[in-house]
Amino acid sequence: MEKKSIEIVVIEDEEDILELLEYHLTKEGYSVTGFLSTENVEQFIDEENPALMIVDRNLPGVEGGEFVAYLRNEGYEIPVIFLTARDKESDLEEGFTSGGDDYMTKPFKSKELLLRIAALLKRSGVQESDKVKYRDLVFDIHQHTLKIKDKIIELTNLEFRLLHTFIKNPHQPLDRDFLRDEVWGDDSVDFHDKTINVAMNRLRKKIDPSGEKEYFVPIWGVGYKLQ
Amino acid sequence: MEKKSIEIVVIEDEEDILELLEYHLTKEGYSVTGFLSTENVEQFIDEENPALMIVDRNLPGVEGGEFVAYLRNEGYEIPVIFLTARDKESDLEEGFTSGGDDYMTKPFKSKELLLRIAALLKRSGVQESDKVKYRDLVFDIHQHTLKIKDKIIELTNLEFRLLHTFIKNPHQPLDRDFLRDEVWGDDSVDFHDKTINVAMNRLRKKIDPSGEKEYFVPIWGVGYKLQ
DNA sequence: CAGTATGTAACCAAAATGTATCCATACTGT
DNA sequence: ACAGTATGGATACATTTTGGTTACATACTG
Repeated sequence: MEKKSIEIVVIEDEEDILELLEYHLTKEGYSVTGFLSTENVEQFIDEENPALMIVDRNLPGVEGGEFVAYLRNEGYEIPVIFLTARDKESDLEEGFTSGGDDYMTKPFKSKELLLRIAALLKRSGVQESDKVKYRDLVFDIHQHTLKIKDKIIELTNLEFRLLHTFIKNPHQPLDRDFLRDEVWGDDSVDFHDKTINVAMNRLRKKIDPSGEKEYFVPIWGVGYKLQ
Repeated sequence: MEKKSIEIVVIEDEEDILELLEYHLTKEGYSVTGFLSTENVEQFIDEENPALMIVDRNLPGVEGGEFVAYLRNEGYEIPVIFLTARDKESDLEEGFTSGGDDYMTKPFKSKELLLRIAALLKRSGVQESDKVKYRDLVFDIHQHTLKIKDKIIELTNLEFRLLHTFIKNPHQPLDRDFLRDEVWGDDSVDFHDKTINVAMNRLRKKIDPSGEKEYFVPIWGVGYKLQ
C-alpha cells in the first residue's frame, strides 16, 4: 500500500486509548508513532516530518492545546486533530484557536476518525492515493497509465507529464512558457515552436481519437486549457 | 475587515435554517449566498469562485453528497462542510467519501460552525480571486475570460490586454500614446493611425454589440474612457 | 540492432490583427 | 451659422501570426 509511507503522530497519555488508536491507524495502513506526553515530539517532527498529528488535550505537563499553539508559533504547519473528553464549547474554541484543524470528542468512532484524517490529509495536500480523477479520466501516477471508462490508455513519459500538468491545473489556460518549464524543463534550449503543438496533438489523439470529448481547448495566443 | 471579501455558499432547503446560517455568517463578516437547491450553484461557483461551501445533504432533487461528488469529479476543489440531520455512521462516511472536508450534524452550534469554517479556510489557503468586476463585467485575469451577465465573452489576446488596461484605469481618459505603450508595447514602430480605432471598435462590438451600454466614451482628441 | 519515443520540418487552415478607404461627427475660426 | 478641417467609426480586405497535421529524422532504450 502506498499509505504505508504516511506518518502519523499520536499524543495520548492513556495507554489503552493510545494502543487502540495505533491499532486502528496501523490497520488502515498508516505508519504510527505514539507519545505519552509532548516530550520529544518536536524533535520527532523535525526529524521525521510526519503528515499529521492527533493530540489529546488533557496531557500531563504541557497541555495539548498549549503545545500545538507553541508549534504553530514556531512555524510548524502540521495538520492537527484534537481528540479529547472535553466537549464544552469553550474547550472546542480553545482547540481551534490554538491552531487545530479538527476536533473530536471521546468516546470516538474509529471510522469517523479515519474519515476525518483522510479528509484533512487530502486538504493538506498529502497524496493519499496516486490516482487522480478528472471527468472520465482516471490518472494513475504510479502506473503511468490512464484509464478512460475502464479502458487502459498507455501513455508515454512525455504525454504523462503533459497530462499531469493539465490535471494539476484544470480549468485554466496554461501558456506555452509554463508548459515548457513544467514538462520539458527550464533548461531546454533550442526549443522548437511546434514541439508543444505536436505533443498536444499526440496526447489528444491518444485519449480522444475522435475528438468529440474536447478535453483540451486551445486559447489562441496563449496555450491550452483542460476542460 | 478582510473577511468581508470571503464568499461562502450555503445550500439548504429549509428556509429558516438558511436564514439562520446567513445571519451568523454575515455577522461574522463573510459574504454569503444562499441556495435552496443545487440548481444554479455550479454556475455561481464558476463565476464567483467562492471560498467555501456549506451543504445540506438532504436536498430536493439532486442530493447534497451527490452534488459534491459531481463537482469533485468535474475538478472543483472548493472546500465543503456538510451540515445535516443525518448522523448515522454510514451517512457520515458517504459525506466524506463524496468529497466533503468536514461534517456537522444538526442541531449545530453556530460557534462550532464558525470555528470549523475558519479552520478549513486556513488549511485550504483561502485563495484570493483574481477577478475584477466593473459594472456588469466580470473580468478574470487568470482564466483569460470575460463574463457579462453569466455569458462568457471570448476575447482575443489584444482585446484582453486592451480591456485590462481600461479596467485598471477606469473613469479616466487614456490617451492614444498611453494605450499604445500599454497594449502594443513601446517598441512598436510604424504604428498606424487607426489601429487603435479598429481595435476599440472590435472590442466594443464584442462586449456590447448593440452599443447601448456605452462602456467606452471617446474623448475627442485624446483617446477613450471606460465608464 | 530493432523498436519506440520524441523532435524537426514543411505545409495548410484558421484566427487575429493591421491597413486602406470611406463616411460620420465634432471641433475651429471666421 | 458655416465651411473647412481634424478626428472617430465602420467596413472590406490584406497580412501576419498561430494552431493543426503529417511525414520524416533523430535520440533513446533495451
